[in-house]
Amino acid sequence: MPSKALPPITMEAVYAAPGYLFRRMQQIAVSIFMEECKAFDLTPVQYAALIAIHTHPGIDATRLSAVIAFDRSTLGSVIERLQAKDLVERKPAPEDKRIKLLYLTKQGAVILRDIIPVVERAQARMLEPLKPAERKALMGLMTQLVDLNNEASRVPLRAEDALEHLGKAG
Amino acid sequence: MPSKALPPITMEAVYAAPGYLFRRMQQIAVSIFMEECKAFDLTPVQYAALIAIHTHPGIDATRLSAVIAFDRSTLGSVIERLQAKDLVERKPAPEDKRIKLLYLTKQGAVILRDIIPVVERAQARMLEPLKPAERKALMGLMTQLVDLNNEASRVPLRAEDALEHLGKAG
DNA sequence: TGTTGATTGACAGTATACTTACGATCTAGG
DNA sequence: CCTAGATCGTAAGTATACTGTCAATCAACA
Repeated sequence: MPSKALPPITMEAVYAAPGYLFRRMQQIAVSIFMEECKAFDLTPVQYAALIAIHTHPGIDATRLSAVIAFDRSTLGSVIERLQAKDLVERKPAPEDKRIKLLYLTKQGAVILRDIIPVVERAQARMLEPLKPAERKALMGLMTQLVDLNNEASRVPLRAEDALEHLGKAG
Repeated sequence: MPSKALPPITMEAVYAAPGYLFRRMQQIAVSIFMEECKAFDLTPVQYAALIAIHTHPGIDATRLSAVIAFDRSTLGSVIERLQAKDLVERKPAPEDKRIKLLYLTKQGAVILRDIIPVVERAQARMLEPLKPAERKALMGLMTQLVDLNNEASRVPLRAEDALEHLGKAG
């Protein structure tokens, strides 16, 4: 019997593929974030790190990488940049010489407070072209998909598990 | 009158934000792509470049960057790597000494043909956790959103406009 | 107790992704 | 024709994002 005909190779197929749409949307999201937050000189990842350190003072780099779903290797340089800007400080843990604990500086807390409404505006702008009901539907589907695909990309720990040792409930 | 109370700063707010979900989904998508295509040693961007060069033989780097929504600067190194793997060749354009035209090599065409079904499987895996109707809805919304946000990130030319000089209709 | 095994932060290496800038070249207006 | 501006590829610089590996340290078990 004849083999099935191969579909033609077109850019249209690429443009309709999930991978392309996710990559493109990530580009757009970063671009909007950077534009809105220009005055703060903070990247999306640096922002996420500040939030997590604020929420979990005294967290170490490995657990932070789990909380913000960010590679442990790269996180080192992110922290360095936040340290260079005096937004974050690292203190050696007395009970474990391997670990360095992370804290926001006063300046870091101030910047975080000031940038939050700006980030909210950026987040809103990303979805602005859609109607309210569509925004809600999209966020629901994305939340589901990211959650169900969680193990597909290398995140060493689930965020909740990562924080058990801190004795924090939320 | 009293100022509105600030919402509390939580990681939950970050996890529900569009920017976080888009970044996370992009990580997952790349991870699934790389896992499926391990044997071919091709990245998602390299794959998109091969498709575009196949679809538009003799395209130059600047137009290619518009077609695959990829930064012009970075594309240089992507092409270098494809050239090093003998998948792509560059020929100087006789009528314009600035331009180098891009073509697939025979080996590039073979790899492209072989990798396409593997990429399809990767694309399917990204959406697998969702029900068919949900997949369709998500892709519809993402297509809309990327399309309507197109100018938000710096893509120098719309893909269609970029190709006018080639005298190609599609 | 003493050594195996796991964990932590750091580093090297590769590949996006973006910003500017720059020389070579082309094109259009005068 | 000839110069002002645009475009081409390239490069330098910054910041993710991932793969590995490594020494120092810790924890747990024989």
